[in-house]
Parts: sequence; C-alpha cells; structure tokens
Amino acid sequence: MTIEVRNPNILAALENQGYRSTLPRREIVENLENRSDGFTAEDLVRDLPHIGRATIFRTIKLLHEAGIICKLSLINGEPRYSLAHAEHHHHTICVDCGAVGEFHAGTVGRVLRLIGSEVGGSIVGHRIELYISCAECSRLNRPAPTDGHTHVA
Amino acid sequence: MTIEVRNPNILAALENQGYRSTLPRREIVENLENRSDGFTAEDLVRDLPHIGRATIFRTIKLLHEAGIICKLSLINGEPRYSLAHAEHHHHTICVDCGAVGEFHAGTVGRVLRLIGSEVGGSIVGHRIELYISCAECSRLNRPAPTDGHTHVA
DNA sequence: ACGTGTATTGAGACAAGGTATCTTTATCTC
DNA sequence: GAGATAAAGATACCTTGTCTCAATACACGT
Repeated sequence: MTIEVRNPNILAALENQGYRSTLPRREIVENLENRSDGFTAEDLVRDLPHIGRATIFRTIKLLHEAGIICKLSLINGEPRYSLAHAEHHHHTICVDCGAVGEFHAGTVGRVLRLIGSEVGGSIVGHRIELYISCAECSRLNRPAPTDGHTHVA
Repeated sequence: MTIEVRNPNILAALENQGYRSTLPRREIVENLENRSDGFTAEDLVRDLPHIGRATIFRTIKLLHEAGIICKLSLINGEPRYSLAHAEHHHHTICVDCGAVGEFHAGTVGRVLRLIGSEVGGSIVGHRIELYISCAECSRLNRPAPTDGHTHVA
C-alpha cells in the first residue's frame, strides 16, 4: 500500500528525530495535510476509523512536539489543531466560522521582551490568540458581534 | 448560618445581574477569595464537599462570565482560575511553581490594534498568557529551563 | 532475503474537566 | 407567609486525552 504524501519533509523530520515511518503515521500526515486549519483530533479519528484512537492522539502529540502542528484553543477553550506553515507565528480564529489564520508580528516579540524585563524571572513561552469575526462573517452577521474587545485570559 | 464574605461586591455584582444570593454561592465566593491565584475547580470541590460538583462548576462559569474570575491555562493546557483583581490585564504563569501574576500593558493594546488593521475582519477577543520561570524558581532551579522562547500557540 | 530487537499499534479501561437532566429545595417578591 | 421560579444535588453522560499490555511491524545487520 502506497500513500501519497504531499510533503515528505514532515515524515523526514520525524525520522531525523529517530521515529519510525509507519503506515498509520503516513496516513495521518496525509490526512491532515489535506485538511483546512482548525481541525480536531476527532476529525482524524472519524476519517481514519481503521487507525486506533490512541495512535491518532499519540501521533498528534508527536507532531505537536516536533513543531509540525500547532495546538490552539477556541474562545471557549476547545482545542483545535493546524499545520505550522511558518517558523514563528500566532493565530487568528474566527469565532463565527472557526477559520484559522496566521499572523507574524515582530512587534509582538518586542512587546514581550519589554514585559519580560518588568515581570521578574525569565519568559519561557507564551500563548497569543486573537479571536476575530473574519471579513466574510462580519459582513454576513452583525457588524460588531460584541463590545469589540473581550479578553479571555 | 452566616458566611464572612471579604468582598461583598462580588455577590452584589451577581445580584445586580439578576442572580440570587444563595448559600452555596456565598460559600464558594468566600472560599476562592481566601485562595491564592491559580486554583483549580477540583480544589473547590475538595474544599466544599457538601456542595455538589455541578454547582461548583456552574458557579465558576457564572463568575467567569461576570468577569469576576479569569480562566487561564498552564503551558500544557490544564485549566486554572484566578480572581480578576483589575480591569484589564493578562497573566504570567510560572511553569515551575504555578504562581500566577498579572501584568497590564498598554503597549499590548496598541500592538493588537495594529495587527487588527492588517488581519481583516474585527477583533472580538484575545488570549495572552506568558509562561515564565518566576524570580524565585529561576534562582533555585537551573537558570534557563528551555531555550528561553517556546511558543505554544 | 531473513531473523531479531525494539518501537509502535490497537483495544479498551481509565482519568480530568465539565455539561445535561431531572427532581427537590431555597430564594425572592408580593 | 404563599407562590412562582431560580438554583441545588445526584447522577449519568460527554469530550479530550492518557495508560496498559499483548500483538504487530519496522529497521537493521547479516
């Protein structure tokens, strides 16, 4: 059985880290490459019923740790996954349609460094997510879904 | 039975929003006021065994929606709660000891507006969490737990 | 090509965190 | 107080994962 993997770099990256290239992993990688960002683990479980639940979650974890996919959370905390298309970035998530976007902001880095110097201790990581109503949704729905500024963390 | 509530404003705030002031709610509010930030729902469940699990979670949700407590996540996604001590702020969470801090950064707002103008659509909320090794922990443990910059979202 | 050691899988139990349902109880308002 | 109704308690259930452990499949050396 041969699986068409659009981007062999992902599997190569895993092999370089000492992981085996197995059929389930190839199938999972292929599946999520053909998927739009913001998918759930259950999406994969549903799409690949012949692969065990545990294997799906194990592989997701592996890919996440390898930096190949990102784990993000909706405004209510539900987890979603997306391919990491670029080195360092953050996500916009549409609260209406769930569409996931990326943004790269050098300014964010500068702000974080600034805050880090005031905070005491050392910054080891961060989580930044922007909840939006995307261009399309804000045209279709009401123009201003909330007060325009709800922070969740 | 009388419960000493350090800050009656919390219950008043709920009453103003049309909620009843019940004994379980008073007990929960009192309990979490005497608690350091970064507590879990299970902490409350354990501390108030005579109050039903569902009631604890319902009340937490209520207080969260009312903006009285914040829900935040550790670097691994585990949920934690903290009292909202100030109007608008974000959190630092120590990855070693779990201590929660707050920071207020006007700069962040400016950055977000800047990004918002590039992103298309309208920003309706955001999540910003800074994972740190706090001053104390970074003195006791190794000085640089990771590469110094791990982003999780 | 063929064993062999070991990583990986699958099945299913278990766990954390939370929600839904439904009956009973407690509040608020008059 | 009495009555309407919000809220509580008990418990079942759900979602998102993780753990265990026997069976399987890779990768490597020969």
